[in-house]
Amino acid sequence: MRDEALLPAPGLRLSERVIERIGRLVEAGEVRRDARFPSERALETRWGVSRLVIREAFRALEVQGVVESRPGGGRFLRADRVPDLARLRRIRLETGRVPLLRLWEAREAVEAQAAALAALRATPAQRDAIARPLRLTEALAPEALRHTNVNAEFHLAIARACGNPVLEELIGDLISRSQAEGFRHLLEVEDWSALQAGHRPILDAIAARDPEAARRSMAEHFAALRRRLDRDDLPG
Amino acid sequence: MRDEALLPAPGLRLSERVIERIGRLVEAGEVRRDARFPSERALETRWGVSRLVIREAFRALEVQGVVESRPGGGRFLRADRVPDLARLRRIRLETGRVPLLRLWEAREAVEAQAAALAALRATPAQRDAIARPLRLTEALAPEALRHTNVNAEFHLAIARACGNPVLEELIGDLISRSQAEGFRHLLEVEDWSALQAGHRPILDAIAARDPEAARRSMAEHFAALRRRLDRDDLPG
DNA sequence: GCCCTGAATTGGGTTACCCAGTTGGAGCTT
DNA sequence: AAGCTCCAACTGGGTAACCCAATTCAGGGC
Repeated sequence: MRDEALLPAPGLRLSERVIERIGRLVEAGEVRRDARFPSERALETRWGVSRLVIREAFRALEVQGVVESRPGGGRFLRADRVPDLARLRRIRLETGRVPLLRLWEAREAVEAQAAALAALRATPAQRDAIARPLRLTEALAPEALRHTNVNAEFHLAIARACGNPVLEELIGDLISRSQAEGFRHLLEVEDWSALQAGHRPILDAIAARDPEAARRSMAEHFAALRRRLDRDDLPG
Repeated sequence: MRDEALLPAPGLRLSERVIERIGRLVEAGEVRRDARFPSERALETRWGVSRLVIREAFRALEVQGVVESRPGGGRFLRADRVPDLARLRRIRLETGRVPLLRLWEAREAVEAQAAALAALRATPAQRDAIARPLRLTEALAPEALRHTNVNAEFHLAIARACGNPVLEELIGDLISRSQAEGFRHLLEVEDWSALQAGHRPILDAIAARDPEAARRSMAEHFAALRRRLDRDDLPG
């Protein structure tokens, strides 16, 4: 049962090599979905590394939603496979900052779909949640808007109303990455009023339960923003 | 400089509370993008927790691409904000398994966009990389296909050719999640031949540099698959 | 000004230890 | 035989004191 010892490798932390080992544990069928992993102590002696390393590895998998830890209970597999986090780390480091335009291409695709589905599936309460930030938007001065996040709230409300947790998760991620890239600062005041004007037809289409109109108006919303950004220099 | 001491909170590990603290460090402007964090030892005494906890927190942020650790060098911020990983963990645990249909709604949106962009931007080499799995697909018997991953290869090649690292990352993630949900087993043999038939128009549209045709044919590809799945019982 | 050196510092990792929940079985009751 | 209680063993969470190799960076010599 004792595998070959784990030795440090160049450029790879021990905890990352442990993640690989955990992946093999799963591939070999030794641990299946919703089953319990061997304890920290057991893996410690089996792989010849300290508990700290084991714990760091599982912690990383935990934030990925792959593993659930229950103090006193044990650790459980919550997926069917274990992602290669070391590879993911390398990719993210190489990629570096993502140009806003690329983020928006992704948002356009995913949010147009969400708008269409929201038109079909939104409950009355969700419809209201979409309308609320828009009412705020139209009441405030464009300059004031810049410092709020009602814009993000509008998009998030649609994401929540589309009835698809995957799309909801993706949109939330993309929005926070857009904000991280600081798109707020790229737009002029007149752009912000154009922004709010673009929200109205989306809401109307969702209220009318017209999925294709919702899809079109969301896509047009992003296309308009893209045209505005195209004036400026855009890397990538 | 010494903040209030960090005490355990119900349902929240210490390392998650440290992640919050790190987030505040960034919000307060004490650490900016590409700047160095205080050392493990410094934060240990400042927040009154052990190094292990500090390290687990940073490790979690590292796999998210938010932080880079350099042994001997220090830790560096690689984003403009720190995500709330504890919230993310709760969401993923609540969501649980995602119905295949929901994954495909997301894939349809994001891959149709990728196909359109690939039609515009793919290099000759990338075009070839898209054609290769298709040639294999058409040479093999449908039954044999079931046990290969040429299907996934075709979709990944398009993702890589779209010139957008964000879309590429999203598609890779969604595909592996689809495979984790075991969609291989849901389809009958005749479905697999229909699958490969659906790939051909996509490739043709990309080869013809026709973005809208590429988008349409990719969307139709997923719509056809969805119709096939609709026959069976589908949760959610 | 330039390069070299060496001590201080930094993250990576180990070991030994303590704590509070969870688990599961032994042994009792019904 | 089925169900109960209770306790010992186990599990993850966390601390403390170490050691190591790599990176930094201030000073000194040229």
